[in-house]
Amino acid sequence: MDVTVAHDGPEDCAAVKPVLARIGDKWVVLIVRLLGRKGPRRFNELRREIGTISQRMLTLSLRGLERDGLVTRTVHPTIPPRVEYELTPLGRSLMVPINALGNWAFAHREEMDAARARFDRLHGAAEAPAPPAAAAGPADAVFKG
Amino acid sequence: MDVTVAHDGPEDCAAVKPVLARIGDKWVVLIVRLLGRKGPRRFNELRREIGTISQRMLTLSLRGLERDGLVTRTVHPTIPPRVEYELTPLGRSLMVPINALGNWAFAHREEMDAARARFDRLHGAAEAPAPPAAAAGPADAVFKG
DNA sequence: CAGGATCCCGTCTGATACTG
DNA sequence: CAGTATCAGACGGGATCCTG
Repeated sequence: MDVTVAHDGPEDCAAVKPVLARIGDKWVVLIVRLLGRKGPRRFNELRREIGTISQRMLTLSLRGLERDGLVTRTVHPTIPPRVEYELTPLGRSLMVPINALGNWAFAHREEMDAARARFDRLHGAAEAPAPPAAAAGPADAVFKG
Repeated sequence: MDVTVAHDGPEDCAAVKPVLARIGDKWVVLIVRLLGRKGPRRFNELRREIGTISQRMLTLSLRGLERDGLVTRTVHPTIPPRVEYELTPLGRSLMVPINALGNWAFAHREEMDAARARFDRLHGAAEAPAPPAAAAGPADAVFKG
């Protein structure tokens, strides 16, 4: 298969870094997907839908996304305050590669599972036994939402 | 634009997690790209090409990739020992979405830069002024290699 | 309701030293 | 050369308290 794309090389190094940093943040991916699915959300709506994210992390994640121009933060000066987050066009376009990654993961999950199982069987199976609920639980909640 | 892909939803939650964890690791992406470009590499070859990665992180990253079935580790029982790492077909296929992400980053780097600059100008510009050389330098080295 | 400020602990990561 | 083992510091991220 052809893995060589237009600019496989050096030129986009600096550009790739921040993006990787963003999507490397698990919360960010969940948030982007949530916002991409059903439109704008309020702070505590997101919080509830994700399930286990701390308000701190949600705030930080949203700030980062806002900073990068991926989401907009709209404050409605009402009482009580109402703040809505929404994907920008740029944010929506990011969903394409994110989903591509998701598709890849889905398509090859059995291969990876098998590979990991085999590796763990051969070597010490002591490592990475069961990811803490904090990692698995919340993600499930989000994607099921 | 259409961001809705085949299985946008709940079904691939568990599958996506490990992949995100992998590519979230900055070293992993660099390694995969390096291996994808010019074929098999020896341990210290990779080390030199990446430039600033600690041997510890390189070992851990390679172990993780091996565990996930993305690279093979071949030991040649010679003196001195010779160990070669190479992408598996699965690993090569991962380059497709990784490159897609890279393409996206490259295509939108100016937008993101502008967004960040504007955000930082409006709010406190104190955060994320200049990433330490440790973050920018090594990556550059790799992609230029 | 939205989120800023703190405290605190576990993990990640780099530096160093040692082994086959 | 290709690692493993150990130590120490940086950082991420959760829990909690408090404000507009």
